[in-house]
Amino acid sequence: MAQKRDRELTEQKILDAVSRIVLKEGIKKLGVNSIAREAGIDKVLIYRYFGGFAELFKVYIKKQDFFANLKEYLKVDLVNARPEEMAEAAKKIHLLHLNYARTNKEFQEVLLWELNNNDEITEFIANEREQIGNEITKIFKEKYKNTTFDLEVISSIITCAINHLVLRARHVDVYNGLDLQDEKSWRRFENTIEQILEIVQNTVVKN
Amino acid sequence: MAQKRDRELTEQKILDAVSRIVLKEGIKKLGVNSIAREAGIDKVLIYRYFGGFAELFKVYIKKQDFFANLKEYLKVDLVNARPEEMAEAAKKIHLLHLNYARTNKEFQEVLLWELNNNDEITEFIANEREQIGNEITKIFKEKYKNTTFDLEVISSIITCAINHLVLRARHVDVYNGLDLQDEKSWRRFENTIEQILEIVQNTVVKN
DNA sequence: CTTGTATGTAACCGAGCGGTGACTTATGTT
DNA sequence: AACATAAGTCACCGCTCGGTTACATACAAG
Repeated sequence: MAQKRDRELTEQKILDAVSRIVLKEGIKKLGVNSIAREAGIDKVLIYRYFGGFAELFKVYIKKQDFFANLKEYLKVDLVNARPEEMAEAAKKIHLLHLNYARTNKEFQEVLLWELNNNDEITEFIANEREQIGNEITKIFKEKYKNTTFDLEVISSIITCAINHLVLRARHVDVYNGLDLQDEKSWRRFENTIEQILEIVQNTVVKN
Repeated sequence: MAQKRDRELTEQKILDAVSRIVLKEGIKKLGVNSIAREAGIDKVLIYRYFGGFAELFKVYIKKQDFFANLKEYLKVDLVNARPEEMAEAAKKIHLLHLNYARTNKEFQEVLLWELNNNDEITEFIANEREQIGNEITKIFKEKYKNTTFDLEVISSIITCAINHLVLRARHVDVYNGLDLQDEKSWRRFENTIEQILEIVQNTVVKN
């Protein structure tokens, strides 16, 4: 009657259960009891194998590489882009971000969880985010030397707006008159983001 | 030893306790036990006077009029503004919003709580917000008839960015290279918001 | 074959939660 | 003065939580 003994498998079952709960019910529903229940194992194993919930959660978070595709794109396209193409590159990055945020529920959950919590794990994620953000900003600043715009602020406004709107869209149908259930509204967002970035581009050309 | 009997006073003590907890520990710490403890009354009175926690919370939320100053400004200045002054009016509104969001912790708590929950109260707040937002947008659209910009989207981007950044600043010191503890960074945000709104203004003049 | 250890199982603990029932007593009405 | 009502007090319930202890046993090393 006793289960086959396989620590690796059990650890995997636990981690899978974490993912499943996050997707189905959100990070806030995570707990040592709920995870054990979902994984079909005894919670004492979470303590034995991970040290406790906090450590398990840290492992889960670190396994996710939320910025993997951004990093990939960064290395391939961005560094090679000519200054005239930077608006295109910036568009691509932000639209990538928007699409990623909208479609990846785990990302949304982490985003929301970061706003609610303040511990070493949120700090870890924030640092990771900063790192990739700084890399991108650095490239842009090099190629956009004499713009009249505040590049960090522009991209911060866009990314913040995307994040907030995506989180809002989870519970609210209409924001500021925009139907968030309608793809057309999101096209409008994309278009306006592009418009703003083109204006930035133009000021560079003029100078 | 028994307390003076004064239902009104007790109800006020309860509501005050709610405010105090929200300010000190956040909305998520609200509960029938914690409120009774903070108010120095027995929790059964919460059930008797308000019907339960949900109803009490609804009373608390409805008592807050988060958009009072915006509404006030709307009626006084905005409707009388000439088209050429609309950029100034828009700046004022968004800077008012930014300042309000940054300084009012109860507002931040509600904002965050809205992102986490989805019930009739969040719906109520969302509707209230929509109402004031639509009024503003309506005025702008009337006076900015032939802009090439998507006004709802522009203002949505700005308000979303403000909200998200304010919530982030609670736990994170630096965002996208910007030191959120430094007032200078916020000035840069304000300036960029103004810059964007001026561009919108200019396209109108040109047409 | 024996034995130590790691794996898995199950029962238990204290604390906090939301919620209820029973009791005392102050207060205004008659 | 007698009384009904409602304000306030207290003890209790069932539940879930995070965390621990005690125990049975599969398995590999000796």
